[in-house]
Amino acid sequence: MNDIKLDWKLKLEEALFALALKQGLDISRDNFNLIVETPPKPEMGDLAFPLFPFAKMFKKNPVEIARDVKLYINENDPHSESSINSTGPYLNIKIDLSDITGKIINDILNAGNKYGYTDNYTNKKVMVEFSCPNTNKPLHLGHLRNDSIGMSVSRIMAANGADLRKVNLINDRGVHICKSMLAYKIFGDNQTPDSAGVKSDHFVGDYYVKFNTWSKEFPEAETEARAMLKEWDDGKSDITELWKMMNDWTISGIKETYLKTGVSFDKYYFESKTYMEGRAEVLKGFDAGVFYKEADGSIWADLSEIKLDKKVLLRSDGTSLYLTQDIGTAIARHRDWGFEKLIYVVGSEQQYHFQVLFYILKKLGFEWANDLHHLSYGMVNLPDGKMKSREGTVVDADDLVDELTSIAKKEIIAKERASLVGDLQKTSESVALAALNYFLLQISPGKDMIFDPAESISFSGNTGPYLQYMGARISSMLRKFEDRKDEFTKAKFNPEILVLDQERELIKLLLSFPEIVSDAGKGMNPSVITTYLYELSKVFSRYYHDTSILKDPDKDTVVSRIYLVKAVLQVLKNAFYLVGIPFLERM
RNA sequence: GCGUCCAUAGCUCAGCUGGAUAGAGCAACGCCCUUCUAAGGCGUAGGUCACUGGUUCGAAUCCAGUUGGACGUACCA
Repeated sequence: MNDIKLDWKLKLEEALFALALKQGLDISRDNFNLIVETPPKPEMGDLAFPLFPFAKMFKKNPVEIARDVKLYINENDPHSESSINSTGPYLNIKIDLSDITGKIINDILNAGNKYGYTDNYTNKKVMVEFSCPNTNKPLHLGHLRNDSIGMSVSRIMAANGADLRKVNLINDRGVHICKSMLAYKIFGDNQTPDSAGVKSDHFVGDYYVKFNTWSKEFPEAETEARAMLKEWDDGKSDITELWKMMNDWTISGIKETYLKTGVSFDKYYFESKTYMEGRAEVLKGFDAGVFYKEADGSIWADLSEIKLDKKVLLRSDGTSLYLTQDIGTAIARHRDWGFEKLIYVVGSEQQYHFQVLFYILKKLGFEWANDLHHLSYGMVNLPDGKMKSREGTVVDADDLVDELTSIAKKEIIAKERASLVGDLQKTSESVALAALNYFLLQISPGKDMIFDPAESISFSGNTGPYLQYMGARISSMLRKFEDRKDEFTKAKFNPEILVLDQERELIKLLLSFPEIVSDAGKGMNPSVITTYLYELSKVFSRYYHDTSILKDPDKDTVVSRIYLVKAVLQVLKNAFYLVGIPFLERM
């Protein structure tokens, strides 16, 4: 598609240039740069070139210029004559698809699940950090958005050729961890997740909630938690044991959720192991004069250069902070695996943190600090207000996925398809995931969003299940075709048959998929893919509705359309993968 | 106070580096199942793109200001 655009752009620019010379204008070829657009309606053409910018140069109405260019092309390039149209101040081009339809469909079917891939990041190491849960409670809705974006961006970058590594940094250290430990020590009564019959991360999370209610009555709870952190730091063995046990419970529970939601990592980092990393680097920076020391011995960074205040990096007692740790982890990671790009998928509330982090790394002389990127995503709110994890108003990730699954199941049963889908439970889970991921990824990452549970589980309209349903209908059609294969042994794929408007629309969409993947990669924005998916499905739905494919009396027509349908399905599948929509043969 | 982001239909959101009449879905109201899965298709209605000014042939889009909101802001993560 890009080549075609470029060809036309050059052809028209040359024509304009030639007209300028003819008019006696002394202007270099460099000034002729056309903008390519898509006309508002398909019947107007496939490409549009606005001519307004040339009005001044030619001292002519752009409408006239458009007419002149068309005349010029008619005279000098009769082959192109039929595809060009001057519509007011625009030159509209109708692309001749007859030559490329066969090629594009074959390309798609040959490339299979690699169709659409680009080499924008080939041989580039890209690391994506996401999820990063605390080990004092289970995952909630905010994590689901984080995970959705992290997985999707990773796949999109990989589809753009990147050598990709997904990493997760587990926050398993700090006073918040002590809170659930302390509550367990007091109220736990030696229970275990097994004995209580509770999923292990929820088991730990319940004690975190318990701590917070308890600390409202007994303010000294906070002090006790802090004292526990000190003991833990000092290596007191019973606390280390308790931590190991509870930490394992949480992590194994969280990993179950990852499995269920299709989230995976190439490497886990643990803060309990990496938190010392930053200290030495900060001290080195102090020796090099990058940082300064206050009278109480704390070490600071001066941020006035980027119009911020100042930031403490080592406390007066010499212990490190979140920022210090992140400095260390970044350096360690670059040493381990020299990435060309590191994407941190972290909430927008940490925008300041990353601004400071990147600045400090630059000041420390690491040139690769320019390759760090904070992919910030907005808060997820409920229709009736805010989520607060301490007050238990969060939407729990497991609960949400389970709820979506059970609604999907009910829906399948209500449609009397339970016996037709194969494994009902698995199908329901896939539908739930499609609903969830599509809902979360549809919205541009940077924006805050309102998550309406009722709306997300509604399966009509612009939703994940709608897209899945397209895939399932196509699959069903292809099975029916396979059953009748013998009737078509002599029929041939003839791209010239595919001339309906909707077929043209589909082919253009298929053609543009690589550009979509590229745009999504450049912008690190999965919503580019979701928008495309809906567009493709919508056009296909209409086609499916209006045109009989298997029932056409002409065998060549059936086969040719089946080729097109197969190509659509392939692109659908490839795009599904990029945004975490499970493909279903039947639903 | 300062910093970052945001404001588009009743609701939830698209709108690419400025370009033709601002688009979807939901909700509302109609039409279409002896026809490849109706989880579908088609249609009607719904907008001063927060406000004001500027740049431009042209602004939802860029700039400035105003209003409203979210988040952050010197020893939590």
